[in-house]
Amino acid sequence: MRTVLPSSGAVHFSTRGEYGVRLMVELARHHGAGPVSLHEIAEHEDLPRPYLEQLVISLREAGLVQSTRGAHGGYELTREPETIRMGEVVRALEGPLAPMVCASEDPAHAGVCGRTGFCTVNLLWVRVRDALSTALDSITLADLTRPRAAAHPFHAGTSADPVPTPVAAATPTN
Amino acid sequence: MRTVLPSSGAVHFSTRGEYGVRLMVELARHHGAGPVSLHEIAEHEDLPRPYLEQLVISLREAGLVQSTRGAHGGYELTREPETIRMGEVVRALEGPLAPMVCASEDPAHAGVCGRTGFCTVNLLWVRVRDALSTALDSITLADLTRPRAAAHPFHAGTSADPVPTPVAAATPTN
DNA sequence: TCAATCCCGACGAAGTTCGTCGGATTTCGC
DNA sequence: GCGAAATCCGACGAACTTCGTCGGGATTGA
Repeated sequence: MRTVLPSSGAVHFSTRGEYGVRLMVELARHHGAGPVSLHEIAEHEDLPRPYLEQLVISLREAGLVQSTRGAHGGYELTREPETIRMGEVVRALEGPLAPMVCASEDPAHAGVCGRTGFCTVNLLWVRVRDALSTALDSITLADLTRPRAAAHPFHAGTSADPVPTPVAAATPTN
Repeated sequence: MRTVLPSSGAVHFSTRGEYGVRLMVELARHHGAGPVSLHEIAEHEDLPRPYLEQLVISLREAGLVQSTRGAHGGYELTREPETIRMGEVVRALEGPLAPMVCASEDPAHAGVCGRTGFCTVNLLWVRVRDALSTALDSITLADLTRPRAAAHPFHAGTSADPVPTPVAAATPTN
């Protein structure tokens, strides 16, 4: 039913990021089998199609997907899923990574602060941004299409947590 | 003048995080010299004092600061700045780290998704969360009080920033 | 021609963020 | 004791962002 979930926490990506990533995963699953229509994806993922239309524009403009117009048209990836880093996808959908204005990846935004030069706090946000960037770029779209158990990715070195977390063991609460 | 800056990007922390961190840094600078009033901090950092009053409640409830009421009162840190990890500070201010609802640190929120169990995308957000968590917890409040590396003009925006100093390599800079 | 689909711009409602306001309470200095 | 300085607390509201909806146009295959 796609209930609107409360934000409940920090560092929260918008639904653009969420839906867009799911869209890309869906495209990756059908990669090589011709274009997939947004109608199919919207139905399969239970997402509003008109909204997906908006998101996909960003993905197209970033060169991540290409479209085929007309009947039996749709979208498909322009590259192999193994070569698409999730950092690209997220940046295309949500803009440059910027936990704080003074730490934007985009220099045009970074200069606005006025505190630059004596602001020691900046270090924190830059570190956060880099950690985020590294994490996102170390995962490819292909990593997300593999069925859960088979996934055997390298550890990004950042976390001490091997994440064998039993997500499947969680009892669904509905 | 504290102009409200446009969001311009993803993963954006709220001003609670920004102001709260700056508040903590200011307290760290005066650590050991008795309580500092919000009035002083608000003036020095050019932040609205009534708003700081709200933020500091979270910090007090988290046990990071303690208050002295009455005239010449104010706030001070409960621990040495070297022992306060920024992860604690940010969590106190903004709640559990959760780039996505399905990847909240707080298990109470994580169960709401309904897609858990077959959702492969979850892996991405969990990794992002862990990277974030690690980055925040690897910086202490003391790291942010040290004066900026001398003669290092630091034009932000060069995204290929090597992040020089490992925190553990304690060069006792004073 | 008809239907499916992408494409595009505008719009609006819900929710969150970012504070403001007014007052109550505690404590220090006189 | 009195007043000033400060913390404490709850309520409120305006601006902004997000999350879509809507209507229509353009393009293509059958």
